[in-house]
Amino acid sequence: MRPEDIPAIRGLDLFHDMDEGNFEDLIRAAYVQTFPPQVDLITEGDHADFLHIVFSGSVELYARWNGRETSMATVRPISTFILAATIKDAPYLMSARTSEKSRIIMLPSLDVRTVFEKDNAFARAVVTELAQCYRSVVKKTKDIKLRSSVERVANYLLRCHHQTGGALEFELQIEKRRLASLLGMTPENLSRAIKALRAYGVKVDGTSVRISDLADLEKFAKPSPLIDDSSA
Amino acid sequence: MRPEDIPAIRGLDLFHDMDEGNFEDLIRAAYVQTFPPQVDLITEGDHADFLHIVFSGSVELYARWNGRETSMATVRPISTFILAATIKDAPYLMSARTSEKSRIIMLPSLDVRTVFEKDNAFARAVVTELAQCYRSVVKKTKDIKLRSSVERVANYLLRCHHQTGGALEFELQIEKRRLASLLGMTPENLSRAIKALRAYGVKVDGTSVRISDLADLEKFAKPSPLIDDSSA
DNA sequence: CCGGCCAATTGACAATTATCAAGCGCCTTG
DNA sequence: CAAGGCGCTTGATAATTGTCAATTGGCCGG
Repeated sequence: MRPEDIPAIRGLDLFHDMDEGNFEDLIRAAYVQTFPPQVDLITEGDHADFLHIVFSGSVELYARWNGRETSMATVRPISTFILAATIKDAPYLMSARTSEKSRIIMLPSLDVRTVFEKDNAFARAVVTELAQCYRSVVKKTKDIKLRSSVERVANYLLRCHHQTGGALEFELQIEKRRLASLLGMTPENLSRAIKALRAYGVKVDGTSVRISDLADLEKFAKPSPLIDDSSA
Repeated sequence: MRPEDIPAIRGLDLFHDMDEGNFEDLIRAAYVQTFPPQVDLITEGDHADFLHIVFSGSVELYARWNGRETSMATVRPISTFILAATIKDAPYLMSARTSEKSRIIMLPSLDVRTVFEKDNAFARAVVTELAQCYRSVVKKTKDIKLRSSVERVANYLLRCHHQTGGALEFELQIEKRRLASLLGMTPENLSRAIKALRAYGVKVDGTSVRISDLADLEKFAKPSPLIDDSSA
């Protein structure tokens, strides 16, 4: 652990209000490691031995069944993942692997649960974080069940547009094959969906996206805060 | 509120360990009402004014977008719903309506949050409940993204089989049209999926289901605890 | 600088799923 | 008991999505 890392962790909502002594206990027990890309950090079904924090790089959460695989989420710095399994002392429901070279901090689940038991501010912060995660997954489920693949892509692009502060040109921060999986479709289907969005003024070249007619795209995509707003 | 209701509520994991005084505060603020079937209790987007508890009957959680509607979950007694929105003081992401005649207890969100702030045992119980909800939605997402419609139906029936304590004959506890929506398919498609499962020894007549060759069905359905186990 | 690799794209085709329309059967109600 | 309504089923067809194969094009290592 580098000395400059500690305030950054402390700054996370999850740890911000907890007792200083408890925080130090957690930090003392932590492991820090830098992983190359495409390294498996955890495997679904395994026991949740660590709460992970992505410090740099990015991590993909994915799941498998019967030889198939689907991407569930991408975790970017600085945030934690698989908090629920850690707290519940349950097996991971998702696997995780680095998408790029990443620095990961690992807090032993045992220590996290110990602090959770005695630190009330931390316990409440866990609630907020879990509620956020829960609502986020509910929104994803609505996205998948209520929208066609082209509609999902259109709304994904609009979300990128907002996350970049309203830019009409931006870069995709994710490989297309992974985006396809995240949105519940095949890479081929994503390609065709992107092509279909040309009719609404969307131009995609490689990773760069340009929205030439925002109103037209929104008219088609019909974004809803109850699905697409990441904060609400 | 009937006097005999109170111990039943107290028995819920969510309220079991909380301070008696705080519990009484919550109960005093509560409303109880019996609703006929098909009554809308809450509408997505509305502000979360109440935490609801289903006491008898059943409640369907559903979501709409762009004129389409999908069933998200069925809540059966005795359990709460939309805890995350209440705690976060955020808009509901789902609507809720009674499926049958139901007794509903409503705790004002304001009171719930007040008790949440001062009762540490309650705060921790909320964590457990939210972690459970979160993991449950993750499993549903995996079910939808990784399985075909026939596979989803097969695994649904196996889950019913387990929930009834291993019975090979049981009744569907849900209308087929609603089951179809829950599983992310049309009623027509569900009909055909059920027919396709005859090949694996499943006989469905109306609401009654008989599994004649469990091994064969499992071989096809390939149930996984990381998707189908409601407790894990 | 070249060669090879791999992601992305494209086309042709297949499978899955949805839609539309009609009919059946059960349940309720007058 | 008859009539009507509604949910379920079935068939025909259409739309969507996935699969397979081939090609393109950018990037990296030799």
